[in-house]
Amino acid sequence: MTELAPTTVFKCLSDETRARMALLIAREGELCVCELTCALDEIQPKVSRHLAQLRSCGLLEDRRKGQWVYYRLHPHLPDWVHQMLQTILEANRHWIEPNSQRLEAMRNRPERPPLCG
Amino acid sequence: MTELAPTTVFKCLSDETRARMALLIAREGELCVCELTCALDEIQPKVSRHLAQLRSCGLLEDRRKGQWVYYRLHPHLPDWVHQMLQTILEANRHWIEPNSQRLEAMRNRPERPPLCG
DNA sequence: ACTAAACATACGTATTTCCATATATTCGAC
DNA sequence: GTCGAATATATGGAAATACGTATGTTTAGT
Repeated sequence: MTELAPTTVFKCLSDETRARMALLIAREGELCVCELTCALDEIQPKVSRHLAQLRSCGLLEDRRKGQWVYYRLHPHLPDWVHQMLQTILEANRHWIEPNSQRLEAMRNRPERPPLCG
Repeated sequence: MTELAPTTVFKCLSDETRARMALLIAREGELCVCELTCALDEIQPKVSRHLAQLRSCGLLEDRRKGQWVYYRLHPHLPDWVHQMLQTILEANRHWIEPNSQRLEAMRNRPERPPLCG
């Protein structure tokens, strides 16, 4: 992790699509591209493009499992970023609620092992 | 305050000039335009323009006192924004250190009553 | 009333960011 | 090896942002 300046983080989260994805992931632990595409009701290339940005600035990490690619918060994220996301998440659940609901309602979500650790 | 969505806040802070100013103000309580201009080593119109943005999105409030205009965090800011700024500030003092130092070194800073309350 | 300081805004331009569409890649099933 | 699903990237254009310079406004001092 190359120091991750405050501005870098803000720039990442300044786009609505990216902000919603980051918060959803912070909330759910791990989500794959098709789940995010459904939750946000956006086209896949758009979702992928924004995920790539979140990854390349160090906020997210990706992991391929079969045909799916799962994204989660980068494990080496500085503490203040974690705290920040947590604070925002708690105070703005209502804001991502529509996305959470679409996610819940999604059928054929890929299986995944429970997050242990 | 019109609800202040997460994205709005991030957009405001996604510019380096605005982020530095917001953190400096969060740290110092209240600063006038000429102090910020000096601390950031930028030209005045640039500083004013960015302050106007921070004000119009609800992050800052301004107060004129004689020839000076002082900016401070908006008093009705939601809690999570305060917490967020505090978290960021604590973990990134080194990042605004150059600006703090230029501020300290500034001569002829306008007088102001101590912040009571 | 005149001047200078502090601050705000308007304007034209350069840069950045975002988007949709098309296309490439990777993987599992057969 | 073919096919379809999941994902990534490339490309060209549209829209939003940021910038510097010039100028306007307000205030204090004389």
